[in-house]
Amino acid sequence: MAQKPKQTAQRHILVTSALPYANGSIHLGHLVEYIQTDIWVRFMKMQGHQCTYVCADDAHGTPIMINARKLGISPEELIANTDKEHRADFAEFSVDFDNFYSTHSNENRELAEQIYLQNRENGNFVSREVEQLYDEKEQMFLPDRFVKGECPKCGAADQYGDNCENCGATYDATELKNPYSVISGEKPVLKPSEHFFFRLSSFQPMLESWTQSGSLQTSISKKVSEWFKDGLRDWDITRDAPYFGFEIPDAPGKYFYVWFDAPIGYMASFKHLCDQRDDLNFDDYWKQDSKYEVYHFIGKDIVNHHTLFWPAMLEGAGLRKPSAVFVHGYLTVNGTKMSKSRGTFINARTYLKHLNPEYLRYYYAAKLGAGIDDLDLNLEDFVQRVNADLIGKIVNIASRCAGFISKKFDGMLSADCAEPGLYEEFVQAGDDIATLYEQREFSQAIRKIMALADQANQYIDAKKPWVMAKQEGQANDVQQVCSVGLNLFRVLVCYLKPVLPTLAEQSEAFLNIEAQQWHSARSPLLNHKINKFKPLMTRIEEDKVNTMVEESKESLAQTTKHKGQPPKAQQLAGDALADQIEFDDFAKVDLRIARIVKAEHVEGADKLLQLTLDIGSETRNVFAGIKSAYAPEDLEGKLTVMVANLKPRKMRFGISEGMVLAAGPGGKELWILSPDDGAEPGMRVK
RNA sequence: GGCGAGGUAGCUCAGCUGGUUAGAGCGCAGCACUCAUAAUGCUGAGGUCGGGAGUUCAAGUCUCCCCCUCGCUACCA
Repeated sequence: MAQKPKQTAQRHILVTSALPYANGSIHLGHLVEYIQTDIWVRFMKMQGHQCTYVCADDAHGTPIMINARKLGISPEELIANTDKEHRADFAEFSVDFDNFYSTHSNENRELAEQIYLQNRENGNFVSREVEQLYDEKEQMFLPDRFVKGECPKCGAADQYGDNCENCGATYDATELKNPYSVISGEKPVLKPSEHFFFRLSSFQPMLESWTQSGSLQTSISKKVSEWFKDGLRDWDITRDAPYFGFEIPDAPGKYFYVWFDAPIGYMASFKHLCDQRDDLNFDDYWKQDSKYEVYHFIGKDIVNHHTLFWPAMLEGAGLRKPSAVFVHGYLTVNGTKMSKSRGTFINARTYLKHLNPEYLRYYYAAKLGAGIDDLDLNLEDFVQRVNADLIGKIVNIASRCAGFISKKFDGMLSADCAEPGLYEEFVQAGDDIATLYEQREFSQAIRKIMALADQANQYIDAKKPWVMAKQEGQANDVQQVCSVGLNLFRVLVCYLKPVLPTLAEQSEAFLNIEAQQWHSARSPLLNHKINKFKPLMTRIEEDKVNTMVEESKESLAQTTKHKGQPPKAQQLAGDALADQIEFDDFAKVDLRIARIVKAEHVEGADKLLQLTLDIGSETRNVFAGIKSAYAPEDLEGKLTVMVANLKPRKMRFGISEGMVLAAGPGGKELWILSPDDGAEPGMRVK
């Protein structure tokens, strides 16, 4: 539980959020992390600590190079455009970086080289020749995601070079059958190349102790310890030209892999800031024995980079390791992952067109804890919660008191506090709330603040200033009560300031006070003149949420790849129409009418039925994943449509010689196709 | 199927190392109030804490089994 906050020495803290990839837009999923980090940083700053928040666009890598080429611009132009867009989005959400930079910067180049050379000197790299697929037309080596072919295990077509989406096998790109380049379509050739490998394995003992030393949340350190069991593998940090990144020293044509220089981008962004400020010294934060604190906020998808590679790289270069890595979960919307077709894949920009960013900051805060649980943005709950808490409770306190003070007392608060006890209670609660903020238990902090807001409303209700106002001789009491109300409001806004900086700022203007620090409200404002009250925040209109969702459905916005969120989880989402094809492409698919002559359960299989299909000339054995929707006896005798020329595939229970066509989301909702009466087994569907 | 996380009032969630009649907010119903952005206050309805078994004087809280949901991964050809 909350203890007394540790005081009072000023701490020196460097904080980062994961670097957004400079190849797409910021969306609501990204914002969980930036808002979480920003709240924490703002809180620390309010406590008077030297807390510095840096971030940067992650600007390197093949996808950016290729995308720029597609757009007919240079990678530099592409990342400059993205930089502008990202900065605007963050600014409007009040994500207040002390510095937002780019990994494509001189500082980052220098630091990357320095860390590389230091590690090399310490013998932490081995050179190995690797054979990789090479696109002769494009004259480039192909990263795994840029070569496709047939899976070496199951033969599925069009699989990427790292793993098969069909059978889940992982393999080397060179094992693909009939590979082709995604860029040129050409068949790649094998070509040897010298690569440098970071000897991660030699850091295992250090990492085992560091990851169990309290730097990680317990569930994360458990997860990480699983990786140690298999032993750590060395890490290839080399990419061959052409590549958008930094060339490796003494190795012409070799580039640092984007993930090598990305985390160094944290340091580079900080370095850039230090060079402009007298009060920040780079080495104080990064030297091996630094007593200053360094924290990384990340999503659970990039835990290995931040808890294995990164601390090892730092250690190997004679630098300090992070004080802690704070991992958060993913965002779901209305209970499931963000979906384009449902309109819940919402870009930051789309949100901003319709809604006040502070609503989202508040809602996230109200649901964020220190754990790695996913956070659900329930849109109905979002509207109710924000309206009830922020407008109905908090802002209402000011709204219902301000009128009396400005109309009857010329804006002057009373000369003494009528409820010192109540006020003191509010002040005291600040310690617990502070502890919760520091522990990143924002949801608990918010709950406590709202309980105080309830007390304030109850107090006003009990005193009924509107009744007293109508009675002779009670003017003084009205002023007293409303002054207490406004003073309580001031305390509440102070506690909410890390979450709602804009509301806080407007409230400070209304109350006619300086920007509040955490302890600013320790004593009440007395004999103080306030300004005229203007609505500080308005209710969420449900229509606007609906409009935003509709707009997100229509938007064919580029999917966003980000290093702080699950690329697949966030991208898949909608079931967009596939690319247009030629008739010839269609003609390749030989669809036939088939009669299901036999359907039976497969022993040991949970989802499969084994079907025997008659297509006139022959019968086929097909495994179909429709057990959840059909009983075998319902199928026997039925006519359906099958893909007859699909390459047979070996499955766990036998060879499947084709597939039946079905539609539906799955489970019980799965429907196989059937032809109208008259069709005969073997007829071609065209 | 495997791994991970969960299943507590209509909704979103608290419930620490097991201990009196299981909590909050929202929503809902009724009443009150009318200062306030239809805001606020009071009262109330509503839960066999996923199901079952066990350990214990005592279990939402521990153990085991089962069911369901979500994520990843698979037998989704």
